[in-house]
Amino acid sequence: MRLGYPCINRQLACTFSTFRLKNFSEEKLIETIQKNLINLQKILSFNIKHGLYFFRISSDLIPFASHTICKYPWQMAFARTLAGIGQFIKKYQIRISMHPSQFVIINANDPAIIQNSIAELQYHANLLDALELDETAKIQIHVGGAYGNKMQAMTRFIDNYQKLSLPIQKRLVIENDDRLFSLHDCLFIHRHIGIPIIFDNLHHECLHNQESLAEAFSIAESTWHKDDGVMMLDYSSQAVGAPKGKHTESLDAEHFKRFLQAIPHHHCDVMLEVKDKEVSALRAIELLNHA
DNA sequence: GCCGGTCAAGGTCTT
DNA sequence: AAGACCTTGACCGGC
Repeated sequence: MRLGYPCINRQLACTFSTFRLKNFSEEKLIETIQKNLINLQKILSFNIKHGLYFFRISSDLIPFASHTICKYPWQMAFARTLAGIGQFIKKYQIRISMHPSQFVIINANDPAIIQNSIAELQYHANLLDALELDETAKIQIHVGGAYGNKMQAMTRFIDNYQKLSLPIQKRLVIENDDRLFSLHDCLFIHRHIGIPIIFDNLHHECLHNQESLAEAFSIAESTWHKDDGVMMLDYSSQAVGAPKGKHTESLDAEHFKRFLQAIPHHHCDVMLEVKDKEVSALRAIELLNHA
């Protein structure tokens, strides 16, 4: 089991800079990409040193990459640096994921939203390609909106998925969400197009069809093929007294131990979705080693 | 310096 | 109707 945390490292004060659209200039973009790539390498080095072998790369790595304002050929301009970081990732067998924002909605009714979503997915695929990573590096999204008719919304997802370019298709995975599309719904989609399901335990607690954690794990696992790598999971626990679905600030050790015991085996990669990032990830490694 | 309104982009639920 | 929530709070104008 590889453990990881999303996007930013607090100890290193490594975040990914962006800027306002109105301040866009090629110079500012280049400067920001340079800075962000240095920070990405710093975080990955930190992670190796601390035994964290799963990482979610921020979508902000290349700001405005999918916006029409961006004409800069970043993929070519930073080809060597990106390939170099990719070499590091492969050398240490780090698992990589990305999670585009809520604006990426494949099953939207509005063609403009779909078009923007595809452009954003293409950016994510281009980035992972520029890192020269194989298709075990995944891009995770939710099914999207329900628009008052879930079955139609799922059918639209299936139809629109089949129109996506191959580089996007081979990296795309869907995550069960906490309000609309359960694991069961994701499985329905999987059966039509073969897309793997990334399982989120907290979302499953919020919305499910009576499957136990162990059952849900096995169902999700069955959707991952050999070329996809071992299944990925998003792990978090409910913040007490907060709105349903809100993550805790830091790792709930007892909950995580129960999670490790409840799943059938540990041949999987677990993304810890907690606010304090690497701090909790390091505690999780301790718990895993003593499990 | 630092505070706080605002930021490319949606959809849903809660208050 | 407005705010919170989800990806990851950070940017930057105004004081």
